Amino acid sequence: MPIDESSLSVLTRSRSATIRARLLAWYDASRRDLPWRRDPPDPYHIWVSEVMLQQTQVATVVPYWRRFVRRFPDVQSLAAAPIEEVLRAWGGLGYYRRAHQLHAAARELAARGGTFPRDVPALERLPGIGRYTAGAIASIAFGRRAALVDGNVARVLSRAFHPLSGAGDAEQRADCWRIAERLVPAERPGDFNQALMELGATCCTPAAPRCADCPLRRSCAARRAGVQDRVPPARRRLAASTVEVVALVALRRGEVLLERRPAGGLWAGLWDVPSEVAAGASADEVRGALERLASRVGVAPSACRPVGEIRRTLTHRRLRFHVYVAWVDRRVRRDGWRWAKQSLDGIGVSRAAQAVLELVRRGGAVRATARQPARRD
DNA sequence: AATACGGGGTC
DNA sequence: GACCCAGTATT
Repeated sequence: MPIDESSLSVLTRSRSATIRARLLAWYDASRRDLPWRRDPPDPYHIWVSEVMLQQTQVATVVPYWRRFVRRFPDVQSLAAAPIEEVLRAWGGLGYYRRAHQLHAAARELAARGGTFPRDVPALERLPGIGRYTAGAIASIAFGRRAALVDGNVARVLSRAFHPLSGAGDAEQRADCWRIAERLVPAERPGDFNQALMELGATCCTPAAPRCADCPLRRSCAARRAGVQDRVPPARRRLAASTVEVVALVALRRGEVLLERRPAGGLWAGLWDVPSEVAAGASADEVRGALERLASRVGVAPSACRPVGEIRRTLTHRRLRFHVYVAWVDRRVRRDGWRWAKQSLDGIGVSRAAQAVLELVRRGGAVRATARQPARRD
């Protein structure tokens, strides 16, 4: 693809040099102390961190990353572990496909001796590694001159080089990649990329950017034009429709029935409280879902007592869980089922399942326990 | 080009 | 609530 001069004409050699120098100086003075930032960097540590950081904020990732690398200290230990263990470590973090892909990639790497690919094209061939993550690993772990653009970098560059030449969202993102490829220096490319991202995360924020603290304030076109608060434009989001879900917490002597979620789709491969999606929000439709669910679990619908509702909002849909609890007589064993302590003891489940179980612990279970003898005639 | 995919931070 | 986050893969 030819260089788009209209978007790059403002990127002179001297301006590039100034931006690099100011950014790196700022980074040296104020970079955060993150656990995967070691000297020299451990490629496995960087890889795990970058996958966890996909669409997930640093503060959320840090405790998960610590537990994960303690449990799986290297590619070999990750490859040797069953996916079940990996999902347990990932449980609650979200976007579980990342865990499946990380595991699959670890097995590919272990099968060819455990050495990491060092260049962007080879990295991109691994599952779960796209253009961004490949650039991050190549530059941060291996010191390659590779560019990257994430949400932070796109915001910083959109402002600094305002207006970009592209018309739509995708075109502007492409502009950012072109600028980033030009800007990234041969010396310290990893630090430069991290500086760009960290500037976006801590200074050049979506709302109310702290321009007074910004190392690029003198050369920021959006600030000069006074539009830094409106650039880039907010992405508009689909209004998520609500899905009604009936969940049944089946109890037996302090144990709870869990079901494994199917591969692919929401919460793929995680353990979950058995549930059924209702055809709609009407009482009849919710009732129908409860009947299907009770039949699947092997209890009478009349034995299922409502204990309350849980709402969860995901990116693309809202879920309302109608939570029921039932006591069962027999500890039925079945493929894809397991009986677990209500504390779960480290079984990987989603936050939604945690919330459902928490509701039962706090509300339903106490009452239901008191009633239990009466229900066992 | 649009959509699925979680969960939490922040205003 | 809206909007975003060190995105990727699929359709």
